[in-house]
Amino acid sequence: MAVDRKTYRREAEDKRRQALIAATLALVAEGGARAATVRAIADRAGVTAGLIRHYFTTKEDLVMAAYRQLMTGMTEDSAAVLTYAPKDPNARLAAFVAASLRPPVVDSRAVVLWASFLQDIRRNPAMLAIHEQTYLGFRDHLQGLIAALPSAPQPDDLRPMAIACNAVIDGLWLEGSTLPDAFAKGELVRIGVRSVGAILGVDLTYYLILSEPPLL
Amino acid sequence: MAVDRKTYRREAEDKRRQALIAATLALVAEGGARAATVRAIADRAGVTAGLIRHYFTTKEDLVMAAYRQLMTGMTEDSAAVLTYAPKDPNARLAAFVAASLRPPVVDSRAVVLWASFLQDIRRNPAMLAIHEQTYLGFRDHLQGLIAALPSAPQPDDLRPMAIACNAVIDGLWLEGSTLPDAFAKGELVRIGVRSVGAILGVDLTYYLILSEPPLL
DNA sequence: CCAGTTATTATTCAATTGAATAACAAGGCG
DNA sequence: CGCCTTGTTATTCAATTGAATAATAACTGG
Repeated sequence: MAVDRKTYRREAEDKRRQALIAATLALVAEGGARAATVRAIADRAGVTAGLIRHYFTTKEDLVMAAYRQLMTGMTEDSAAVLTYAPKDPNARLAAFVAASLRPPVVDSRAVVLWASFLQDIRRNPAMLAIHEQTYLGFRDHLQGLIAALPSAPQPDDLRPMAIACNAVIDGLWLEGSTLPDAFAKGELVRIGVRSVGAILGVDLTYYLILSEPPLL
Repeated sequence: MAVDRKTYRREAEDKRRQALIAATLALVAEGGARAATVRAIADRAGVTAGLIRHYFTTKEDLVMAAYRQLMTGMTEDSAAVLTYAPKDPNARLAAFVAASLRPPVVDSRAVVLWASFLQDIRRNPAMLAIHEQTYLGFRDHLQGLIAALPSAPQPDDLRPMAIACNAVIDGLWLEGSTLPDAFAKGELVRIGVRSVGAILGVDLTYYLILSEPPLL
């Protein structure tokens, strides 16, 4: 008996891979790691489960690709803020900090994704490498902005201060994302800019106004 | 045919519940959430899988109990530091910050546990409540220490500064736990105490020496 | 020491999961 | 138009999972 098959189109490899990765991230964000089963992923991507193995050797392979894309995307987003930022180093730093503490960087989706993948870091050396690279990349970026300040710290203080400022951002990002209702609108940004300024010995609150996105 | 059964002892309810909770935490810490199956938990606890349902209505029930114990334990640990801390408010604050950035608070086990449970927060209101209560409890504690300083901030600044100091601690805790090799011994403590001091406008580094654990 | 309660084990079940294999059809190329 | 490659679907498999039920042995109270 001839079964009627689902009609389909042959798509380019990139498109299919991307659809599968996007589906994986969406499912993990919505329901945690255990929601991302091969069937659910395929369903969300509009294909059948068997196709996953056609593009990725194993499911773990797909998950790693998704993690890599998530992390590189986040770092690229934070860097993009500086494209339209003013030239004044103080304003650039303030803009960078503020952008890291606003949506879309601060949102519960990102935290759940980040936390879900964190579990695999200890087991999977490749994923640990991605994690390390992303963290250090972000911190180096921040350190570069700090070094460009007119009141830049001593060379020996550069690293610890970058670590400290990074920690403030990470901590506020974490708390704002997991407890969205615990903070007033703009509160995280104000606290973050002020604290980074305090650590560096500069008052950045004035520059915050300059760094606001143009269309607001 | 009579099967030989495993010989066993009837234990007190508390002991069995505790063993099951401990096994759950150990497994999650080692292999993430998906390592904690009912069979693995029972095995680790030295019982058979069916017993879980005798003490917990469902597996989710057990996981929630484990989460509650983890979080209350962490807050109790941080509070315990102050038992032997000096009376000087500056030294007490320095001791509290330092204790939060040293093992056993900073370790990869705790982060993985924390991240694993984070996924359930959005789905399970009871777990969100535990999370919220723990975070606010820790922050209120910190805020109390800040308010006791001779150079305490203005009342309006108390909340934002507590949030900021908490964020520094959280961020450093996160980074130190996920990247143990990225920081030198004692580096996180130094950075944390110095940054909290900078945010509050007090130099706490001197008091750090006073607050060191007696037997070191 | 005996009987009854119940903590604990052993077994079973239905559902789900990741993976493997077989069948098919869409599109390219002659 | 017709073959041929291969992207895609459909089906199947073995393993695992959380839960439910039945069987049993360890204590307790008399």
